[in-house]
Formats: sequence, C-alpha cells, structure tokens
Amino acid sequence: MVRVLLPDGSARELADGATAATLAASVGRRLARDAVIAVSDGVEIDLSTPLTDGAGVEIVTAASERGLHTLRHSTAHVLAQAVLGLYPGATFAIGPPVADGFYYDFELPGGATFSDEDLERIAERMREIIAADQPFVRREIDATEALEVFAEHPYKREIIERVSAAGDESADADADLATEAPGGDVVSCYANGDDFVDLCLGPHVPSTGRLGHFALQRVAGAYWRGDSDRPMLQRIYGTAWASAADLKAHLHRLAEAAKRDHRRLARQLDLVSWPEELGPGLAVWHPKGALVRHLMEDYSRSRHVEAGYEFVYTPHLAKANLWETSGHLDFYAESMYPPMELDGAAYYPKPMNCPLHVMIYRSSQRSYRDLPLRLFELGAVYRYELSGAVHGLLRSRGFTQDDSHIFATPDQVPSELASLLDFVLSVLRAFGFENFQAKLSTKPARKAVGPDDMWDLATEGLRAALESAGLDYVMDVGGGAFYGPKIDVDVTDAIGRAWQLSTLQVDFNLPERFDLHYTAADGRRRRPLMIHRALFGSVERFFGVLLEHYAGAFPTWLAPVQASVLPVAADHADYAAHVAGELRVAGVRTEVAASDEPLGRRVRAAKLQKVPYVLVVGAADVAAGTAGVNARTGDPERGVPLADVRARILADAVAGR
RNA sequence: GCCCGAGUAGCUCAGUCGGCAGAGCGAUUCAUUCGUAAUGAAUAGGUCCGGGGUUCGAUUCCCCGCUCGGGCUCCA
Repeated sequence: MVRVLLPDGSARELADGATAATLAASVGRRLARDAVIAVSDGVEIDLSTPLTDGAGVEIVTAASERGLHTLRHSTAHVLAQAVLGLYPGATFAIGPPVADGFYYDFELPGGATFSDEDLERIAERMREIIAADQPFVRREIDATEALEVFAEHPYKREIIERVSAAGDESADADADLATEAPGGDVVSCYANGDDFVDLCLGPHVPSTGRLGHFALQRVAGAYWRGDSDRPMLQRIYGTAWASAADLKAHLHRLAEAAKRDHRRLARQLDLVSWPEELGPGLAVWHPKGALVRHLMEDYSRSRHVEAGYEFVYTPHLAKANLWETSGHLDFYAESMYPPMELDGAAYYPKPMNCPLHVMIYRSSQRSYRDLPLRLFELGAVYRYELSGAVHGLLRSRGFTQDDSHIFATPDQVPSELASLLDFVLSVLRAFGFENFQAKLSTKPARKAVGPDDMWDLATEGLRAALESAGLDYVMDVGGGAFYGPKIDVDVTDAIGRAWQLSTLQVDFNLPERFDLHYTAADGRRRRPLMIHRALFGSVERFFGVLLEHYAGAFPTWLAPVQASVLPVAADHADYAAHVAGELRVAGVRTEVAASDEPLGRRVRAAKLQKVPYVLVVGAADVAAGTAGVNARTGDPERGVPLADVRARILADAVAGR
C-alpha cells in the first residue's frame, strides 16, 4: 500500500507499485487524460514513475506553466528524433524549452545548413512520430555506459563528461545544461521509438501522441555553449501549445507584436527613416519624430534641473591619449570607431562620455563641499556594433546618451545611489512605464580592472540601493562593466516585453586612472568615486521603446499633433482656421484638414495618424461657438463649447507626466 | 563578425519555368462640399539593391558586394 498526500490536503491510498498515472486515474478520467507529469515532494517526475509512500504529489497538466514546459521539452525531443532520422550523420547538442517554445541545436555533416524547405520536411516527420504515439521511456545509466550510447555524438559526450566531472554542483554552474543531466555518475536518458535516445533529465509526457500543436519557426546559427570561439551549430526554433486554439492565439500575438514594430510605425507616422545611403544603424529624424524627441529631451532637462544636475557639453572626438588613460583602448577598443589621424595625433570618436566629464571635474581643485558634483549631458556617442546586432533605433552605431556622472565622496555613495534610483524610476513612470525589473551585475571574469575589495564594496552599495527602493532584482554574475559593477533597469512594456533602459554604475577605476581628488574636511587629499548613470539609456532607443509601448499612440503631451480640426464642408473652413488658431495660441499643436475629401475619410486619416483629438466643426458649431470632439478614447461628442475643448486638451496634455 | 532568409513604384506586396513590369494604398489633377475610420475619374511614378558572369536576350540563373529581417555573440 502506498499513501500519498494531494494538494488539497486529502490523502489517497493506492496499491503497491502505483505510479503517478495510477493516481491521476484514481482521481478522475479527465485528469488521467490531461496529465502530463507529476510533482512529488517538489520534484518533477514522469507519470510512469512509481510513487513514494508518504509523498505529497501533484498531477500537472498542460494547463500549467510547468506542464507546458514539459510539452515543449518533449516536442524538442521529437524534433531531434526527426532530424537525426532524416539527416544521416547529423548530431545534436541541447534542446531546452524556452519562453513560448523550444529549440534544438544540431550539427550537420560537412557543415551543411538547414533551409526553410528542410523545416517543412522535418515538421512532416515530427507529425508522423507524434501520430505513432511512441512512449517516452526513461533509463538511468552510469556515465561510462552513456559515453558508449552517445559515442557518435560529441556534444552529448561533452555534456556527460562535464556533469560527471563536476558532480552535483554543475547544475548551478551550467544552467543551460540543467535540462540535460543532473550531475553525478548516473545520467538519465529518454528513448522513444526504436532508434532514438536522448540524454535528458526529464521528465517527459508519457508518449508522443500527447504532442501535436507545434510549429517550427526558423533556423538560426548559435554558438555551442554560447561561446563565439566555439563551433556554430544550426538551431531550429519552434513553438508548442496544449491546443490548436492556443497555438493559433500565440501566432496571432506574434503578428500583433509585429504591427508595433517601431521601424514600421516610424515610417507610417512619418517620424524617422533609415536611408540606405547613410549606412547601417544610422537614422534621420523627420519633423514629427524630431518634435517628439525634443519634447522628451525637454522634459528630461527640466527634471534634471530640479534634481540638482549641472549641464555640460563635450566634443565628439578626443585624442588617443585620453582613451589610453581611461582604459578604453585596453578594454573597449573593439567597439570603438577607428581613429582619424591629424597633425600627428590620433583622434577617436567617443564611445562614452565619461572621460570627457572627468576633464571637467579635473579643471579645478575640488573640495568635499563641491560634492556630489552631478554633471549631465545629452552626449552623442559612436560605437562600432557588429553588423548583425544593429536594429532600428534600438541598437545603432551612433546614439545619444542622457549621460550623467556623479563625483562623490565614498560616504555619499550609498545615499546618492538610493536617490538616483528613485529619480530614475520617477522619470520612467512619467513616460508611462509601471513595471520594472532590475539586474545587479558583478565583476566580469575576463576583462576587469580594480581590486576585488573595491568591487565588493561597490556591489554592496548597489544592492543596498535596490533594497531601499524595494525593487525586485536578479543577479548577473560577471555581467558588470570593465570598470565596475552596475544596476540595469528593465521596463516591461504594454505587451509584456522587457527592455533594458537605465543603467547605474559605480566606478572606482576612472578616478584612479585620472588621479582625481578632492580636499576633505580634515584638509587631506582624498579620492572621489564616480557613478555613471544613464536614464533613457539612449534617447533614440528610448524613443523606439516608447513608440512600441504605445503602438504609435503617444500620450497627448508627447503627440506630435495633438488636435486635428476638420471642417465638415468648405463653408466651415474659416471657422476651422479660427478654432485651430485659438488652440495654437493656447499651446496645443493643431492641424487643419481641409474639406477636399469626405469627412469620414479625413477622420480615418487622423485616426490612423493616432491624433489624440479629432475636432469636427460644421454649421451648428459655427453658430454656437462649439466643436465636435472625437477623442482617441471614447465616443464622438457634439457641440462642446470651445473653451471646454481647449481646457480638456490642455488638462490631458499635462496629466500623463 | 557568424548562421538562415529577403531586397520589384513613396508604402505593402504580386509576378516573370530567361522574351515590352503588375495590383492595392499613397501622390498629383479634375469633379465632388459631405456631421465622425476609405467619394469618383484621370494622370504621373521603376537602373526589378549595386557590380561582374552565363546567354541571341538577365529583374529572373551563377558569383561578389551592399542593405534589411530573424537568431548567436555583444549591448544603451
């Protein structure tokens, strides 16, 4: 007899040898049908696993995240089975579930690659495997035997060797391998069909027949173990869902997200374009885009003034000497544009503003009374991004940082960090972002300067700031800049995507390299610390993120055109001009759409341009001094007095921020 | 930089198994004067990304390059 506890607190007794599947069946037919895996005392198990007496057991269906995860993981196995069956000599690496789907990495003989036609063929074979309803059979074998089983598969052998050498700690150290093997001398495998076995931690769905609502999406190159020094594998991405309806809904969401693409919206709304003549990652700003950008920058400036920043300007170029002293030529050279040689000196376009701000600090003697000194610049920087990384406004080779450098005494750093983080979040909220996720990045393993105790001190200061702000954060071990640890703030946009925007970095390196000091209260010379802080991150990128966040419908205070006045017929043109004039005097950005086209068409055009207020004026309005108001949200209204129209738009224009 | 894919009118995209280049939207002109998401007609608009090759003939096939998209790496 086996006794298990169910999530509702009840207990259930089953015959000896009962499996999770037995349990599901005893609870109900429907659960037995929908069950994917089970969780026993917190550990995921196959349905075929015998239950342990006294365990707390939960049956998992594909309705839960955990169940879907399993479904995707199992689908990845079927993908691998199909590929290995169709392409003799192919080998496989890892194939984990990821958000909304899964991937699997392969290597084809002779460095061959997959094409889109291959994907169709592979999907076809996958459907055959699924139709055959092959059971997933788990087997645990020792590492030596596993090396024989996977004799033809070097990447699998590498995984087995790594996990058996590293023991149980490997699961933490190699998160990407965690779905493959648990560590230790015994590894688990899952076989399905006669000829397919994969190294895998499991668990899996009971049989391939449980799968089916999947789509193979694309093929991409991916470096083995994410390392650009290792071979590039062929990665196939797919998505998988519990039902055909879920799959369809997901594909629909992807299509909707594509409609928000800032590159598409920028063209449709006449904001920004990327002339091929200029080169990759280089945009031109049209009048409406430039206006929105101007409004963003103006708002940023006014907030910075309030917060005690001082504004500076620095040139786009500086001599090699500066970048040698700063360490950029040692640690950052591959991202820098090549120098221009002039008068026997090499001038580099700046990839960062910091060394130039240091020059301002160093221009005079500093006292502790001057600190913290907060310098701010909208500084254009140029970075040589890899051509494959460039992406519209979100990743470009020339961009403008809203960059500030705070020079502070070591004592001031903790409180300065805390107030900086508050300031950053407050400004982000003003632009309509509500959800934040922070990341605390520590010392990089390879390229880093400065002693460990300084890194520890600075990292703790950042951690304290996060905790005092009450912000959720994750650790990114080794993700820091070469000169110090950092906090990056991600915002979540209207459709749930995360964007990295703000960054807060402690720097003990530049003050050292440039030999900065200040006179302390006791008259001694001390070394200040620097804090690097970008809020938008990049003005261009922030604009792109805002554009996608709002799907082009900027809040009224940022909308390039806030009101469009539409005379019903030519007779009302003078009145329309009068209304527009009144609004403009009041500070509302207003256009008039003349009556050559039918009214409905002009309304549609204004709506497509996401104008917040469409104002329709006809004979009744001329007589009464009113306008029809068709706001972006809500139903059209008639006969609103002009003074009310103006007041409403003005109120809306300040409400958002 | 690496892997896969794409580049045809201002935009979105058809098309040509190698033989005079197509649509819708947009633009322009004319007519229409209309009360809330597409009025009608006409006209203009193309180095089919660039360069080379194969061919009687290349937008189409081949090679090289450029740009863009999706990934990897990197990152604001």
